[in-house]
Amino acid sequence: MYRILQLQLQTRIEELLMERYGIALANLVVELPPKIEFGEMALPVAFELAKRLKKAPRAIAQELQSELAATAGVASVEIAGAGYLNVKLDRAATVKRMAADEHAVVGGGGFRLVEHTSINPNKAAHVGHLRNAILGDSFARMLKKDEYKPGWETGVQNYIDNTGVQVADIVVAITTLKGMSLDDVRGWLSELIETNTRLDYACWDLYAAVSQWYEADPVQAAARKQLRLDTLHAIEAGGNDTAEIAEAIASGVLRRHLETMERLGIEYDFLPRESEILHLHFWETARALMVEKGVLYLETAGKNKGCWVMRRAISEAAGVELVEGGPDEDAKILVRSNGTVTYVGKDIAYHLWKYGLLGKDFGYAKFHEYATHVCWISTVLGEDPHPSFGHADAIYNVIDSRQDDPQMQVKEALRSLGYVAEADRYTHLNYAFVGLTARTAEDLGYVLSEEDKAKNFIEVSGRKGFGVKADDLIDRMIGAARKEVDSRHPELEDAERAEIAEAIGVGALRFFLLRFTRNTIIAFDYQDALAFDGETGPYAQYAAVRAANIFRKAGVNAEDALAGVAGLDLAAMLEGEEGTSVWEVWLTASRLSLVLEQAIAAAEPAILARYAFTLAQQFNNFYHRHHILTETDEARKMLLLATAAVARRELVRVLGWLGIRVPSAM
RNA sequence: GCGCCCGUAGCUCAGCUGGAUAGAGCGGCAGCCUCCGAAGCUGUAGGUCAGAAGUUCGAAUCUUCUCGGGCGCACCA
Repeated sequence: MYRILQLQLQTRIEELLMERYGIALANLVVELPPKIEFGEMALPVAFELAKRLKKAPRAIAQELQSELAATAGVASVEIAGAGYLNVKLDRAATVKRMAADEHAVVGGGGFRLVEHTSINPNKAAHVGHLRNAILGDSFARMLKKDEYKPGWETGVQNYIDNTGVQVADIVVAITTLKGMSLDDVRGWLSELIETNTRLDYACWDLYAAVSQWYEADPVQAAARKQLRLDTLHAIEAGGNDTAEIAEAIASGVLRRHLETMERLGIEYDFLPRESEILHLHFWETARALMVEKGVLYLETAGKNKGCWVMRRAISEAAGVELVEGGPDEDAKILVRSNGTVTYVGKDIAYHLWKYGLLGKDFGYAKFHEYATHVCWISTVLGEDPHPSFGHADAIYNVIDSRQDDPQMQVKEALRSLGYVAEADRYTHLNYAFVGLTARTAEDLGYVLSEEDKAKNFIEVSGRKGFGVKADDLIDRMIGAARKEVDSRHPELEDAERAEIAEAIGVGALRFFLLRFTRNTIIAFDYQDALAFDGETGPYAQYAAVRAANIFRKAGVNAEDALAGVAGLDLAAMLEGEEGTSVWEVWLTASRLSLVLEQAIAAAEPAILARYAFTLAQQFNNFYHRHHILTETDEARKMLLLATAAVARRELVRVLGWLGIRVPSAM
């Protein structure tokens, strides 16, 4: 609602500036004043104009004041400070429109593809992967159509690198360290399923073991590295036992990853795999395109002689001087002199597919059934009919910022091929990695050097088997919540207590990983994550639960409370100190669509997490100050009920976009 | 060496495209459960926004430099 009024005001000002001064400003700032006494919208526009009109800001503000005050929905306009135009809204009118759920439309046309998670299927997921998946899942929820907004057509995919070295490492561990054959592996896998043992956990240890093993014996090191390479090539080639073992393990681990993510409410539509990119020869097609357009060329001199290379993507700031006529030594190699393609090369082909520019498609097969939809996986042949996943209009790749350079390279390839618009609509939704605090690392049993202890964070390492496994973390979060729920609600059925604990544990975890902005390195700490007080998920959930309890006790439902506001004379009840404290809840609630738009534009779910906390805090203040059930004035009671209803309604919505459910009780 | 990111209260972090007295949580201290649930609320102490210069009516925010920290720059994926 705030957004609607803001746009209306901006339009009005633009008209006024044009009429009176013949000026069009590029962007008109309408901000929230620091204090409610200054009104609900502040315009510093007079400062902007002062120079151009050679007039004092205050004088300009005075000229605009009365005209602005006549705008619909505006109660009054005041001039403050050196020339701020402070707008006070018509509180009663705004409240009534909000009660009727009037709000700005968020959404647009086109298909948006969000890619996240993308964990190598060779070991258990850890906290870092959770940050990725939770960011991506929340962002997809922000974009998708739901009861609040039309949103955008959105597809979620999870890229599976099932033929990489990391999978090869696991295969080496299984075949060489454990001496298993393909049949042994099949037996082992079904045994794990029967005993309900986590395959990804077993692989976690195997991966650490084989990483040590490569280095353990200096005499054998070269031979072992060769074995690793041969294994990788066998997997890539396919049609042999080694490849089948890899497939069995990778699929098994992938299924575990899907289970882990499903615990957090994270689902996917499609799982494109590297094996299909290989076997369907995506790269060969991309290569032909790139050579044809002159983007990819054979280097004939210098250190990269014999490689196929492309110009390196560089930021605008850094200019690289090329020696006229000489080889571009800084070029990015896409095909090595031995003819094999690099990671970036394959990624370029894959991204051409995402935009429907490759002229090729995957085969599709059903892989997993969720409650509401099917998750498909890439195959060579595939089933029909199948949904379409390419042909995106905009793509978002949730990838660690350590991949900034290769991501820029992919974007550069699109641009060089002439797909400038596609390159512009390619968002690398990057984020800083997750480390561990020294305290948590030591809790996990790792011995730290003095140097490590002095650091702000300690980096996790799959090769060392060092990190916080995702399922362990989820277990602990839910466990801690369960303990609280058990002591607070012994009267509830076991199943309900379990459900509540799950919502709280997951909510706390998701909120914890979302409240940091993307470029903040998170030093993960168990103690911090398990805190359920203050700026946390449970705090926001608790506010929503309290609001719901009021309706239960009052015997009124929230919809009726909101509908009841329409016939009331609200103006007097929203004025004065008491009234303002009620109005502030509505004001904060009114900013929902604006905040969502900002969060989408910045691809930053943290903005929503922060807003959810602010709204919850606002509600808690209100809750404490105004006792609703004992209110004797019927009209006032109705307004207070509606206030609780609006706070709850918007709180449930934001939390929904963050993937956080509101439990039945807490 | 080159590129990217960061430095804000004791700790962990916000601070939107420059705008009013720099905010929040945790922790500290002092309070609030015969009143809708205390996973809550109220009050209080705590900052030379790393440093310097510049642009501007106005800078935590933009520019340059310095200092300190992190990450990335392979014919690895």
